[in-house]
Amino acid sequence: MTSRAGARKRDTYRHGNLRNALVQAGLELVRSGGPDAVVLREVTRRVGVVPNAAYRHFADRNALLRAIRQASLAQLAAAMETELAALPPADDPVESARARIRALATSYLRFARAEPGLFRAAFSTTDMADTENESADGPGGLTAFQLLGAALDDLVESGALPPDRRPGAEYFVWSAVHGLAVLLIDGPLRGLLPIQAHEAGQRLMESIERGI
Amino acid sequence: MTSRAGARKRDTYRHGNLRNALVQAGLELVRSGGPDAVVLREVTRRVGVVPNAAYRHFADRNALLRAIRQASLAQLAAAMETELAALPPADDPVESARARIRALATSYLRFARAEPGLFRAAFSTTDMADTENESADGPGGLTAFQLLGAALDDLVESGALPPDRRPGAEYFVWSAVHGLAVLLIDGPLRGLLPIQAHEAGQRLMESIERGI
DNA sequence: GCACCTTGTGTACGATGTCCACATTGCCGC
DNA sequence: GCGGCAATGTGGACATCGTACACAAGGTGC
Repeated sequence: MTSRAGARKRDTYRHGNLRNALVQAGLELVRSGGPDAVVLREVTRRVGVVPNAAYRHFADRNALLRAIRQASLAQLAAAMETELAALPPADDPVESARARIRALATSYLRFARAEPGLFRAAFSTTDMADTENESADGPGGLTAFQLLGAALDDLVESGALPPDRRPGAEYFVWSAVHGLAVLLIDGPLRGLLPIQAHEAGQRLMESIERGI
Repeated sequence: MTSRAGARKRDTYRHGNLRNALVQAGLELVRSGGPDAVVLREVTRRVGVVPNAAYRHFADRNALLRAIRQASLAQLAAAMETELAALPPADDPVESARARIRALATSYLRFARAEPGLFRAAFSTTDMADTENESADGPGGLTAFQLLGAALDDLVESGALPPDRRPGAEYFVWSAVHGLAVLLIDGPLRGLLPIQAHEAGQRLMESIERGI
């Protein structure tokens, strides 16, 4: 055998695309094991490079983790965009705006449950200084947070939400959905059966709509 | 000097109360640095004992971390109980029940912001198998979750909440509060000024009351 | 064609979690 | 009282980890 699975021995001295390869390998690790699974030596091992090579592209393990986190956030945003795009066109602007918010919440929760590792990584605090918007957007160029904000704006525009209740609304919606996601994937609500989790999600979205 | 601060050299061969001392030292570490700061060797160092001594009381680092987590949860529950106890007596049972829920939410958020390390530890996933109720209760014998459940029951009893909306209500309330707490202490909402954070909390509690 | 800057390598160090064998001692039945 | 045993603490060792420092390889610009 040449080396570890997926790490074919390179014939060129230079790798050519190391930085990106490291992030990809890191994503694999994070996917099955969360942020703690991102072991620098293992990442470089998978890419077929010596540990120190990573230091030519990242200041330290934390910097690599930050890049992986951005990529995870981008995947979340992408999943949300996809869900939005799949929404059937609606005539009623009110119902349309509501449907979009539901879709965003649904895809957020689904992503968290389908990819808990990525989700954990996306919101893990690697260290205090974070850029928060470096490249966390999806293909459409909007972050998850911005997608939510836009949907809420539409809700106001459609007349379903009084403008004076608009400020701070994303904090409430986001908190509720994020909270359930966290409690489900590694809080005390982990262990809930998929059906129960789904019901909790439905119940949550009802209350969000009422409380917004 | 004898040894590290707080770790006076013991004259007896036996420590006498090692298990507890380890948890206490662990709590100190977790308090300023979160779960990752719980380094087994450092914990034993502080207690003035050799690293391996910990293995007489905990299977491994994870087991120690679990104990610390339980203690953190207990502190959270205690903070919530204290807040409840400080509530002025009210005649109106509806308003009384509402006030209790607000008090619980407030103390939850305050605890998260005042003790982010403990809070993170309380909800960190050390590993998959968790007991969830081993000794996570406060002095009153109720966990944070149970305190919330009781307040919601009272809300139903007072007539302010229709019984058919009771099931699953704690999931909603807990999710919303927990979500904001997490976003504030190590999510993208960290960095909010204290005033802003407080406002977000107020706004959240309004929406919770409306959406419940 | 050659010096240089970038990128990958080799070696090394201190720290960590945990294993195994050994030391110390409180407590039990006698 | 006392002798042995189970409980508790110690010492040393090992693999692994993040990372620092010096060196090698090789594209690139003059």
